[in-house]
Amino acid sequence: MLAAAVRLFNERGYDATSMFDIAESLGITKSSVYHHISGKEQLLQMAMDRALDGLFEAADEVRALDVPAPERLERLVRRSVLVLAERFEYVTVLLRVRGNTEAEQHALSRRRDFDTIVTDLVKQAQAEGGVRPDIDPATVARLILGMVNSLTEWYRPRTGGAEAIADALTRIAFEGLRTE
Amino acid sequence: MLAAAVRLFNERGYDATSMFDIAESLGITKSSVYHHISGKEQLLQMAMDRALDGLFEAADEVRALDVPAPERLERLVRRSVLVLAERFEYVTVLLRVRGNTEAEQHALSRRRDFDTIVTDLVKQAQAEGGVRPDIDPATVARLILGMVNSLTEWYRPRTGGAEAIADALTRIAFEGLRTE
DNA sequence: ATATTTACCGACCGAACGGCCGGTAATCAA
DNA sequence: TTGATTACCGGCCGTTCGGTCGGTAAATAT
Repeated sequence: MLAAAVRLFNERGYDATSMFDIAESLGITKSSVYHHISGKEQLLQMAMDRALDGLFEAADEVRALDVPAPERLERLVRRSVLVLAERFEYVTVLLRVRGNTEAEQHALSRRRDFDTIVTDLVKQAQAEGGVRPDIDPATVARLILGMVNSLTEWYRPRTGGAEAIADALTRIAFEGLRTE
Repeated sequence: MLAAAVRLFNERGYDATSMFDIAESLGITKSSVYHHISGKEQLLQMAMDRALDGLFEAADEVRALDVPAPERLERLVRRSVLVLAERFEYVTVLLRVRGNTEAEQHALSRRRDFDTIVTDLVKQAQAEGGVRPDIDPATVARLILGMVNSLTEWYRPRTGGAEAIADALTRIAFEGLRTE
């Protein structure tokens, strides 16, 4: 049911999706939906949590690695792409939330925490050397995460396709487009 | 009035913004708003057009340049950042529409046209040399534009700040983060 | 066989929304 | 000064929405 709701949220937007739509897509009535959940916002909350939990798990795994900071950064970027691909619809919901309710604001706050983790990693990588130090680390983190998050706009999950995208993205981010 | 509406659209989302909200922010009543415009959707239409017109103007200007394709690509990326900064709130509205109405679908279609322009430019740049040919041009275009468009999520317009962001972005995109 | 829990439904409610209409006051052209 | 145009308003309408409630039928436990 969460999956059905999230699919509709992404098709038409959260506000534009009615509880009737969700019920209809499950072949039951609106009243029956309320037998299983407490309200529309709970569905949103569960979806956002599923996405955020994946991202923080990735951050925890990478933090534990005993490799130089630039490589930890690259690993985290790559893992973020894979999480986004695995939990595609949940991450898409998360990235569209604007903070209209308390639950949404809490999700935004957790997103900012993740941004901070990446920013700190960029900072370390610049200090250790291996990542260009001439751009503000917060800007680097936002631009790279922006590129990752933009996948929700056009990437469509297929088995195995995520690694190819992760390769392309990390190549652009770390090596750049320019040859010679 | 368009400016006031667009500001609210971005604060709370298009659906979550009522005509009463727009009227209130202007110090007039809802009825008075309808004296000036035909409906809510017209406001959205005008905002999206303002953003798209800016992007296509940039594309036209760059197309007329007599420089190698890789440099035209870099110029277009940079100009896109500047358009996004100039028409920030309008572009933000544009990038959030999901195609729920006919007008939104038309805007999405124009966005795809712009994507195609960038993709073709990447293709030329790869053929001429100077841009790495080992990544699918459509993927390159989407990732770079994704990085540009992600600015709507955190960049806040200040006079002069756009060039610094454009520099950082094009440096990452063309030279990459890695040193040595 | 009976009691209890689970899944479901139809009917309804109050609120909010986009939009419309008839009318009034200010502005402006002649 | 008069006539027309423009800007504005209060009040209303039909619809849709999230959510509730009382009740039924099936599943499950004892």
